[in-house]
Amino acid sequence: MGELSPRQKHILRLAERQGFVTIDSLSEDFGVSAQTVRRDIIALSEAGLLQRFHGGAGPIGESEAVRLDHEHKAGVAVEEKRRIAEAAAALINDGTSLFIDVGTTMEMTAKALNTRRGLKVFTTSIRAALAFDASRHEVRVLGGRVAGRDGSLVGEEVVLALSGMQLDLALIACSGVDVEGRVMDFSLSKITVKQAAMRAASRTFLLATPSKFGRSALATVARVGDFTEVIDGVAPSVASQVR
Amino acid sequence: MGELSPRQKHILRLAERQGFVTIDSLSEDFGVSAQTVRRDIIALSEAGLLQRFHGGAGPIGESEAVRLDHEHKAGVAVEEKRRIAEAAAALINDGTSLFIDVGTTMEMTAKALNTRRGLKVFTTSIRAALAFDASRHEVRVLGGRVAGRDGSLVGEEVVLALSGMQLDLALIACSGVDVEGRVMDFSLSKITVKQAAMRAASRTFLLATPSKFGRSALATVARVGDFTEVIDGVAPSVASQVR
DNA sequence: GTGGTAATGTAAGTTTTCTTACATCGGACT
DNA sequence: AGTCCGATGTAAGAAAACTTACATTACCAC
Repeated sequence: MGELSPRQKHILRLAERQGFVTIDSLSEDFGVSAQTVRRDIIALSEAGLLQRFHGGAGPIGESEAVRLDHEHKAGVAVEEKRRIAEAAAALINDGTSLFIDVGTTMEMTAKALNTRRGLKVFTTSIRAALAFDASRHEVRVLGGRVAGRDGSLVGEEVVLALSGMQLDLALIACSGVDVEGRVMDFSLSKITVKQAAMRAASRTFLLATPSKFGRSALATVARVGDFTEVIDGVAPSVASQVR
Repeated sequence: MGELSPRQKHILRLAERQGFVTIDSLSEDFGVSAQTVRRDIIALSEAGLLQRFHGGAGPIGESEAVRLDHEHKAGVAVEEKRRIAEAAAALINDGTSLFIDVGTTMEMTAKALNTRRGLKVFTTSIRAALAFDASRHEVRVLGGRVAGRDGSLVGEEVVLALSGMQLDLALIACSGVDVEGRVMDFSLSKITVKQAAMRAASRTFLLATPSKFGRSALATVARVGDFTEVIDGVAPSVASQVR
């Protein structure tokens, strides 16, 4: 991602100086097709340097820049997580109501879901909430106590809110899946939330990188077999390969 | 054509301040249909005050954008906001229960408050929630719909939750304070939240940079005199200098 | 030369936004 | 009350922009 073509840099500069740029004018200025400009803008917006809109792009707001810092730090197993995110997104249709759990995998899934639209999203992850495009989906944060730097919300309020819900789907993350097929996590308060979300949803996906398998943690969330699908980004997503 | 409706003036101001505005966001902020916003933008662009593009509009000249750019780069606004944040933090004791509003000033205040400990924080700003050190304070996010890129939460749930609370303090931000002493904002849904927070708190601080004074916005949150303190980062913080 | 790869152009079909036209509502004037 | 008029909302068709997929070009490695 470190590579920016001269043209992309130029687009960035123009956007910052003029406040906004249109695809048409850029296409004319640079003497390339609109599609090429569009590709540049897509690359820049994915890098978080520019904000897209219909017909062009504008510079990113100042508060946005802060967010980027953090995201670049979250560089562990990015590729694997992205594959999982894409695989999960591929299984989710427009209009689905879903819960999304806490974690960087979930944040990537949130981004991947911005190609969908009209989702009804409920989450306990502040960061995932920010990753969603609020103009494409109806994103709701469940009120609760902020548990730590990962921006997770826990507490009675969360469980209570979830207990009264009926959702299509819950996307769940975990700390590890032990050899007995127990899905485990280190945080008791988060486990309570995960379990509540699973009860509220008619389908449940477990999203876990391959490295999570064979590792145990503090306490059990559920059994692998309790999930509708297990998505590890490697095998084609079929339910319960582990048992 | 000398007639500009208040809303049109505000659209113009927002466009100049942000570099560009989208129909969608304006429609949501002002609580009118997209078509109405479009008509405003058409009027403004025909008057030569705004430049239209698909999905929104931007200011006409680059001079304005350049000036703003310099301001940001030079960190003028940032410096002011930090002063305000420090001033506010100085007035808040350990253990206080407080509401904190949406905005970059509030995010800075959140950081400044990390020198305190044991605060009971309630917020509708996802970003402010992340800025707090959750191990020093008890930080709670009020559940609600994510309204936009600024990570603000709005909606009935928020107002409902606030209506049942009794807090020591509410920190409120705004878009402008007009010459009559009306504290104003551009987003109707956010205004509702601010008012609910003010009702729930026994003391209320208004945090606003000097540039906010003399500017009006869409609708009124409260009067300056309704606040316990007005903190602009310049004058020593004394309540209600403006009647 | 051959094969591979990255960047760009082109085109079909979809999605979003825009325009135009008409219905509704509320205030001002008679 | 009745009428007019401006502001706003809603809906259908038109226009603009987007996505996806594939063809083309240029360049580098072998």
